[in-house]
Amino acid sequence: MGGNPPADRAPRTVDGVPQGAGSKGALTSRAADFPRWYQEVVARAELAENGPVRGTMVIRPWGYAIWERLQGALDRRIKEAGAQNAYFPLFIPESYLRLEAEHVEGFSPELAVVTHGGGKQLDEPVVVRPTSETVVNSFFAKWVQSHRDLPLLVNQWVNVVRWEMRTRLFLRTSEFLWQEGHTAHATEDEARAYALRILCDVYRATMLEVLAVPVLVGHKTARERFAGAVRSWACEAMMGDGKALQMGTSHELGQNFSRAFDIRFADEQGELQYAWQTSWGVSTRLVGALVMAHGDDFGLRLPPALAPLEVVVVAVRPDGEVLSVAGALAADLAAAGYRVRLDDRTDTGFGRRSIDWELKGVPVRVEVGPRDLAEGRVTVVTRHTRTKSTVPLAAAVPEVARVLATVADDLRAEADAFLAARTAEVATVQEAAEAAATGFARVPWSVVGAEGEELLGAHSVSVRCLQHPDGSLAEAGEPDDALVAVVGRAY
RNA sequence: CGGGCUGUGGCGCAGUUUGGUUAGCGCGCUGCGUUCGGGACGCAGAGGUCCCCGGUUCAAAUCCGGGCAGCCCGACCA
Repeated sequence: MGGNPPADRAPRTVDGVPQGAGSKGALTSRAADFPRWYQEVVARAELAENGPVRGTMVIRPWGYAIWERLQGALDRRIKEAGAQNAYFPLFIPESYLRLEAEHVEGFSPELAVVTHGGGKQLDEPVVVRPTSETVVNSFFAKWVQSHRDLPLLVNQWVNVVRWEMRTRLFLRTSEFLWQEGHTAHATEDEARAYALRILCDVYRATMLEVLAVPVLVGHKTARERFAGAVRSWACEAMMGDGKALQMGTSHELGQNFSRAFDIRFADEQGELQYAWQTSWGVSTRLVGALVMAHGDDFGLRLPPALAPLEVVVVAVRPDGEVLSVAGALAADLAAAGYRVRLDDRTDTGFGRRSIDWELKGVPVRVEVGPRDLAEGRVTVVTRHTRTKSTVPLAAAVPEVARVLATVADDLRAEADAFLAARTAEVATVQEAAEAAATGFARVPWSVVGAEGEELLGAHSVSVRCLQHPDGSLAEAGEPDDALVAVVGRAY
């Protein structure tokens, strides 16, 4: 797109990810023929395109298949935490948002408002949900009568719209797909515990175990808190360029919304009490995070759990024996339970096909060609390390299994090491601002404070979260004084 | 919304300063042939409202005015 530097003005980055064009490897000369290939293939062409409305994206089938697998992993954990899926309306009466003062103040600037319906002007405008606290709670008010109705734990997988001033492909689009959970509890402690359970057991666990992306957890400062929340907790990850990305948030809403929407229940003594609430969400941004945290110069690198295909068997030549052996091997892999595809498009060059699968991030490729077969062997290529090994045909399935078992751990270890190397422990706001130029800085909150936060803002640096020096979460009611602020440049 | 940059076949761009008639190039695409173990080559083709509207002019991709959209930097955010 316009404004991007031309190919001869390296180095370039796309969404902060270095582009590989011409930088290394056997493909150097060819890669130079594909300016902006990383963005082209991974972010824009393979996963997203611009739509007619500014700042939107199309998620292509390969990207969506990744999202579906991630969604499945999240949904399973959400249900394990006791929440059930439901669906609430897309259109919200504008008046609903006004019921919670901070909430409306926070979201008003970015609302998409519908003023006409059926060819007529509406008596009251409706907004396209930017988040659903207000609609959900309008129903909670009816559903919650007794302490026996609590806790009420619901989740929905929907799209939301936020007319952001500035959008960024995949990381901040004006429409996005997410999961939002809403709960009501009888006590503050229970609500808090639930918000933390989602934060740690659902979000952090999925990020570490499924995305293989390490995250820091903590709570937001007043400045960064969700509009309407008492306390916002977050998982923060570091992208390949050292910038921070908020991967997920879980909010303690206190009684703010229950008072606004009159969600009251009779407790065991028969006294009417306002419910204590939480809300929490993660979005398709996580797929963007996957690209930016693990992608390399050759495209995506996917943990097998999220890879739409774990292994591709590539028939190198249109040779009868090659095709039949490749087909049989693909069948064996499928029988062994792997998501596998046979690539027998021998009318397309071998190099082209190799690179296609590499860009897509398929963790393992098995190449079957006449030379291999002459020796009774096949070539197994590991995507994330770009290494090849040659094994006897009979050992192909176990070799694939062996390689697949290493991928997520390797990616995770690499990301862990990167995060550690780019995180500095500092003592002053000035040092924190400097360190944040390349990564995260951890600095005592007592030396930052609201003033220091302002100062950091002048360097485009913000406090991502507050945590104990050992990285653990603050206790209930614990003051922030003894906590450490994790600061960085955020997406 | 402020500052900077850009908009030309599917993609990436040149051409715009100093208007000039058939708007070029690379990649991709189609056909044929030769190739084929890391983005092949030859030949022959197809494909364009030069972002939109208006103006100046004998003549506008090019100059002027106004829109719209995108990218980068801020303020705001999953």
